[in-house]
Amino acid sequence: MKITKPRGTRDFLPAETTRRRYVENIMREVVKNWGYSEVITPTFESLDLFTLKSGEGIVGELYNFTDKGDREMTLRPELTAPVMRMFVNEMQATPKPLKLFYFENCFRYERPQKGRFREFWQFGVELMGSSKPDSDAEVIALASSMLRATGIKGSLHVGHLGILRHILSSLDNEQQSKIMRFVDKKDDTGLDDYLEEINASVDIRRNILELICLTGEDAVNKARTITGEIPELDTFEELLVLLDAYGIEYEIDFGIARGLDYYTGMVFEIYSESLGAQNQICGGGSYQLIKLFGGGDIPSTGFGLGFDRIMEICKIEPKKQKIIAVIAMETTRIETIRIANKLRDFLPVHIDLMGRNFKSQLSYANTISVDYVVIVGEQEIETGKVTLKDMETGKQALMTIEDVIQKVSQ
RNA sequence: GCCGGGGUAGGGUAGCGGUUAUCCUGUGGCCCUGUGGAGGCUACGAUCCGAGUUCGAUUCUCGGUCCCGGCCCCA
Repeated sequence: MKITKPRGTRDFLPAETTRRRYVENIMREVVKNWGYSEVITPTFESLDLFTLKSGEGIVGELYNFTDKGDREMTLRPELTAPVMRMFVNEMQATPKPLKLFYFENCFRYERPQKGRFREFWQFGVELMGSSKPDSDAEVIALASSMLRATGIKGSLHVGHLGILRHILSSLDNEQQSKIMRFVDKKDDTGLDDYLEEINASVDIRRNILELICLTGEDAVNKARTITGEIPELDTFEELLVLLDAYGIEYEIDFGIARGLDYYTGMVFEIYSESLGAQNQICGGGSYQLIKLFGGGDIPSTGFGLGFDRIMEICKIEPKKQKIIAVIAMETTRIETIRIANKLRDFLPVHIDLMGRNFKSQLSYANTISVDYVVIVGEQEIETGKVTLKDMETGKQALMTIEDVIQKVSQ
């Protein structure tokens, strides 16, 4: 019986794994240079952690299970909640700002499609302890810098929920949430119908519709004419100044709502073309979750990057490392192992494990495209040297191991 | 949960009621136990699963499953 992999999961073959690790390392380099520290949380958590954050409704999208002690658990569908839980459990007394990052696999029980899998990888950052626009700006700049490092051009949309919330402040919470949903989906007719349904005032209707289509340099000033002087706009303006200082291109977009209630102010999303329906590669914002998990009143800001989508659009290829094969004769196998071991301090080395004859070993070396072969034959052993053959030029020469090391590691 | 398109050796494919299931490639071995890439020979290897129609199904029908794309959702 042939066992297939579970739906929505993938096997990564050596070439693809190498590419993924290469890109991952580029991104790690960037966050490390911004002073963020990596954390790892459990692959599964209590189901409650996620229902608390996102409501009972998400259970349908989770890989949840009851363990042998009758505990309701789930594979993590995302990493913000686990990191917040970890912070509340054991990091509340650490100095602020606290700058963390993670890169892990997550699991969602959803219908697979382009750029969407049941097991997927998220690279994310959480900055805790500051509510200043400086933190928001840093987080956006970091996301954008990570993408740039992988050669991806995304379009960055930045907004602020406070402004829309201000307009909606006379409505009740449920109405606000619903409106935010329509806005987030860019469902203008749905929004219109709903505003009609709840009998919203003409002012509110006009203001919402005007606000969500504001773009361009003048957007903040135009927003001011709608809302009047509100502190959220000042904060947002400060943020934009900082983004300019970072040299980042952005588009103001008050239409980003990001559904959930715990987002407090700045929100941003980065999109990429050529990804089909799932074109968002990064989303983030400032939020207030720690209190929900029983911690203090700690403002946070962060983002999550969809690593799999990044891998789909990023074209960079890892630099090929030089590799070498040591070729043995029937009588020199022992000596070959000694020589291979010496070379392994410097580069990847293959030796024959198939009991192949000389010619087949060479042919195999060619097939796996090694850069050099080292021939260890009886003649070589007598002279205390080996033959180094450059597989590209076909040239070869007798030399000592030390010379080989010098030659191949340059 | 819903809609559309698919599924033939490891990869790429042909056949579309009866074939020894085609070809390319790959992998192992040999030709060739001290020199690779070419060539020759040889071995390995497939009709997604299950029902139905039929004398006979890879081919037709239905169901399932998985893949691809889209809707919903997207923390």
